Amino acid sequence: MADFLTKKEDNYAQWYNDLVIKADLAENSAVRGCMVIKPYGYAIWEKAQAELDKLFKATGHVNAYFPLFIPKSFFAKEADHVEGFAKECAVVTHYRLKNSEDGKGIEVDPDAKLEEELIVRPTSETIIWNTYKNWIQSYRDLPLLINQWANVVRWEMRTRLFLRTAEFLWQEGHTAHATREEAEEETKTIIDLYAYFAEKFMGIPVLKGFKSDAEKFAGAIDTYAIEALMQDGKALQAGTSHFLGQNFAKAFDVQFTDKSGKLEHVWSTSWGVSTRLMGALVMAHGDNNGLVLPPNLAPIQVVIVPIYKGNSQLDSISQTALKIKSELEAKGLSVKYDDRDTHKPGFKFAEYELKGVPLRLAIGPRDIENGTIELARRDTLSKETIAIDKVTDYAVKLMKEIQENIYNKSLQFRNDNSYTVDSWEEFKESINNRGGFIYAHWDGSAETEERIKNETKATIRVIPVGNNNEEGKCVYSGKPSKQRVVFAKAY
RNA sequence: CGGGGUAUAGCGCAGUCCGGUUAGCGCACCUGCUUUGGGAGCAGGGGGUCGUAAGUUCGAAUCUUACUACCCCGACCA
Repeated sequence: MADFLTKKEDNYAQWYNDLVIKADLAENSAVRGCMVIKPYGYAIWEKAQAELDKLFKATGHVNAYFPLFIPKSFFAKEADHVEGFAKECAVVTHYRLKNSEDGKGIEVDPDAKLEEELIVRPTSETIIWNTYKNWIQSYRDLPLLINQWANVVRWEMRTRLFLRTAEFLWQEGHTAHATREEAEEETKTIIDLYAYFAEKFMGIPVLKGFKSDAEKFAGAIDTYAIEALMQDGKALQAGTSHFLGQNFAKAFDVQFTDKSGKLEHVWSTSWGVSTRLMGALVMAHGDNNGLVLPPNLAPIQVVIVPIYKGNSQLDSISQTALKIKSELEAKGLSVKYDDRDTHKPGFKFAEYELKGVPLRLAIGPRDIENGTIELARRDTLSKETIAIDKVTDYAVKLMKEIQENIYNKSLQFRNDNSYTVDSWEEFKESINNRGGFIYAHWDGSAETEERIKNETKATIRVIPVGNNNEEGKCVYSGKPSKQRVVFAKAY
């Protein structure tokens, strides 16, 4: 057993921290609040990136890159936007260092002060809209569908690996459209795409919906989000898609001539997912033995471990193992054959469980003799021995099965931890004792939302979209409500 | 920013109260032999400006002062 990992039940937060570090995903760096993403963690991110990128391109988007630095004056142009981000911006004020007077080091050269200070981007709307202004003149230039993969900086007070760091990696899409309807459509297309990605690739079911005014993006008209439920009963926002109306177009004076010759401001959207998804992956599926990775995002889908005494045994086992490896690879699986002689099989078993490899194969002398091979599933921790000539097809089938099982398990968990609540007493008790998603009526006012937050720490995660027109009374104020919204404590 | 805490080998810690040979333990690391179907055993070995600076003292990891960094709890947030 992995008794060097804190148990999930004992201390969930500690379990998470341990796991991220011990599974080699990331570690804290010498820079406060900034993490180093290690090769194994980065490999998972790269797979996620590749899949998302395909989805973006399949929906007509292209990639580009905008600067890390944003002139301070750009930032001030959209009032809500500045207000939302002002408190967490890193600012570049100088462009040169010099040897200090006492000769003992270097210091900022006071003579090298920038004329205009630069903000390290916390998000890129302002620099992008300043640029789009020059790109858009006519309806013929629209829509403009651009994404960028980038790092951003938000100076957070308290940080946690992947979940909240001062610098993080993400993608941010920024689109411009001729009509409101088209921009709204784009916003929905993307949130659907995010939900599809979360469910199909990450194996995490998500709730889709609007954010309340208090929770939405600074500068947006509407924010859609996908919310996932972690195993400790807290919600995690996994992606957002914003309908920005004409806010940024007006702030940056981006106008186009429509077909009738009239000058109009463009309609826009922005949307993003970040390395925070890595945290979701850990917390949604991990167990006390370590990570559990969905096959669709696992850098190693199958690992083969030889069991042997002496070099001659290893040679004959390796022959078989390498043959299986290439057969599996021919079927499109990524396979690692771990023939390191410096570690014993037991060590390797534990290590690949810690790292969440979906399927482990073991071959020893007994198997060679019997024409068999041992399979161990990471998701169920079950083992079985099958005929060696059946292993390729079976492994391919298992990838699908494991992917589905992981998703279904998460879905089951979410269903078991979703509650419909109609009284304030029950609401408080539910939030405090069992966490999870709470479906309750809300009167729609910011005051009520704020009070609920102050009294319970629960926030409105999403206002579900569509077919939810059940009327009722606000769980807090008793005032009339048009539909239930989803409350939870959140990361 | 408020409140609390910590700083000794790559990591985790003991030693500090009550100053006194060569600063110690576990893990990790290196070498050798034996091992290999669930984190191997034995033997040997390497690694330290005790956070930084000043002070007290014959003598400081240990006492004093200042500084710095990090962690936890709050307020703020993807």
